[in-house]
Amino acid sequence: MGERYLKSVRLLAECLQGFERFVAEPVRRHGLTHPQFDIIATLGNTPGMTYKELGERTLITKGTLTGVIDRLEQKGLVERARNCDDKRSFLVRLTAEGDTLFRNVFPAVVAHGKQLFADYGDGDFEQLDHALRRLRTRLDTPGLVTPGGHVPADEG
Amino acid sequence: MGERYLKSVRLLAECLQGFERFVAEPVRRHGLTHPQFDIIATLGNTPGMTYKELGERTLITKGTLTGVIDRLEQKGLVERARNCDDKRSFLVRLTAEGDTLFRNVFPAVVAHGKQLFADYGDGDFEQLDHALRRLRTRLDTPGLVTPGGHVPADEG
DNA sequence: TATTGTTATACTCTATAACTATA
DNA sequence: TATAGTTATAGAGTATAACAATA
Repeated sequence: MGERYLKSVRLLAECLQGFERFVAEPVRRHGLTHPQFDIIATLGNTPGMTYKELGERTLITKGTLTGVIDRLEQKGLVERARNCDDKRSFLVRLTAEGDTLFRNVFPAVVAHGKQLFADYGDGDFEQLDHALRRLRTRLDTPGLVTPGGHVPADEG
Repeated sequence: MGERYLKSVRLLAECLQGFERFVAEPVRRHGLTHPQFDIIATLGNTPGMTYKELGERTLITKGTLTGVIDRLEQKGLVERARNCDDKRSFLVRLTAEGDTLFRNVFPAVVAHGKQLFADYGDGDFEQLDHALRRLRTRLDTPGLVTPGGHVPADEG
């Protein structure tokens, strides 16, 4: 404790948590959960993508992804299409209805969220992004020591 | 789309998501889920607090909280104590075992996370906090317009 | 052999609402 | 009447491992 960074992480958590709560309203209004919206938003304006790609972008593991996609498929918002290149995989893409939803919900969510940054100028965004980008870079860097005292690569 | 702030929010999400994944390792190693750790961390170094207080700090609703506390109680990490002032409520507090866990896990998690900010100087933290604080302030500000076009206070 | 996606399992979280006991 | 916490319900996400089809 007493570590300087904890304050920043707490702020970070409060901001994202607050933002997600703030944004959850229009999402839930359309009957979507957060992961479901994540999928819709990720598929929006694309020709579709494989489970693998979707999983990597949304950080949802494949076993879970099947369930989430199933529910979206039941709602008629996405569809699976055979991937000619690799018969093991599917392309998941928005249906016409899914695309309509995307075009309705996404701008609403964006507009809703935009208000929060009403008083941010270019400089403020730059400042924020700069600090965050460093952290993200650090997060992508392998070789950090785990609490056990060994590097992740050593582990089972 | 094309909104400037989306880039920042994406960064924000990636950072927190990445941080939580990074930190999840030591937490899970001790058999705790994220909400459970949240409770332990919140109760640490306190004489205990009520459900209401706990719920407000962790943003877990009371119905859910009962379940989370139940599981922690089954593990012998927290205990309920009658609140003399108000017989409707309990004080939830760490047991000796819970306190030991807190003292073991929390510093480990903190130390683990600290590495991410190894190259952040005072100025970097200030910059980050400054930008985040503005966003948080904005999130706490009522009266923002919802996608439906009316202010939240108008709703059911 | 490795990879893509599915299935099964078991648990946890979540929101919600009806309920109790106190206040 | 209002509040603190419980219980019941129903759904959704999660990790994990074993599995089929394909590469």
